[in-house]
Amino acid sequence: MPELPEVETTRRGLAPLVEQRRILRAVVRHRGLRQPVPHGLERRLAGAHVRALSRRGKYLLFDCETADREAGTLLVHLGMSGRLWLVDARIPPEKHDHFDLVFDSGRAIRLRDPRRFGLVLWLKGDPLAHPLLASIGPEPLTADFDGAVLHRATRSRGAAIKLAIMDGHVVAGVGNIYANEALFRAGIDPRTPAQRVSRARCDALAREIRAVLGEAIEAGGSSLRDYVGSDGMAGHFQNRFFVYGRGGEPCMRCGTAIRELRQGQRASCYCPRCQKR
DNA sequence: CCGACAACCTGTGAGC
DNA sequence: TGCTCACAGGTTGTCG
Repeated sequence: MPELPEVETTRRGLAPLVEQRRILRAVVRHRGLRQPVPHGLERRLAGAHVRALSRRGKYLLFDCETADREAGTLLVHLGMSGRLWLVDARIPPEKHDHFDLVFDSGRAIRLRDPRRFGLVLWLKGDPLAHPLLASIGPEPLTADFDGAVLHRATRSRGAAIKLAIMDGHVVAGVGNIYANEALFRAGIDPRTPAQRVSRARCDALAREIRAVLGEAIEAGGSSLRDYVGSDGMAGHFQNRFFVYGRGGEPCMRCGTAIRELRQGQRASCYCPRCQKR
């Protein structure tokens, strides 16, 4: 479900409802996520105070102070099928509702993740020093990322540019949808060897990555299948896809049929006329 | 370091 | 209707 815009939409929706609030209790119904949900998490979270909710790549970070005044971070990743939203704590959980964070307001944050590729961890100390976060590439929407950074990171890569921008160590948070869309907007064939993308085209690609992510956040993310935001409302950026999921349909710019192929076990969609190597 | 591929898991839709 | 297969928004680990 979620790439960076969907995670950021979730963060923005939840932040005002969890920041500076007290957690009554945490409920874990299924510990078998990408990594096991740690035992003792419920104990640490009971009575904890949420100071802030932030994001790094596709990870959500709940900055907490526990009841015995220890600092720590609840780290949540939504994987492929995860969704985190606010419910009345009395609403009974459904089959794939693995985790609840119940607040003193009587509401709860609920994690639903059918495929269980998501993650719920407790981090002590500096969360950004944790291996999962320390190796993540630059945030695409801050000054840490631009064409120069992208150009430098791709000089030794002979593999396709699409695989490079989807590698979280090159740039954080760009998944399959927005990689396809950014490449279309920048006019770059997704199969182009990364090291053969010029500095000028890296500038254009970095610019389009930032633009498409920013526009998607403004639209509340993309709603495919059952994804809805933290307030239960669907995002609507999926109505503005140029290529993703449009194989065989005419290009919205030139009318040529959009082509679809596989790169790294993922679908790539592109316009053979508008996108060049 | 880089790249190719399998793995984790469930649900859904297409095709027969 | 029911079976099998491919595929779905992500990341990590292994092997060459």
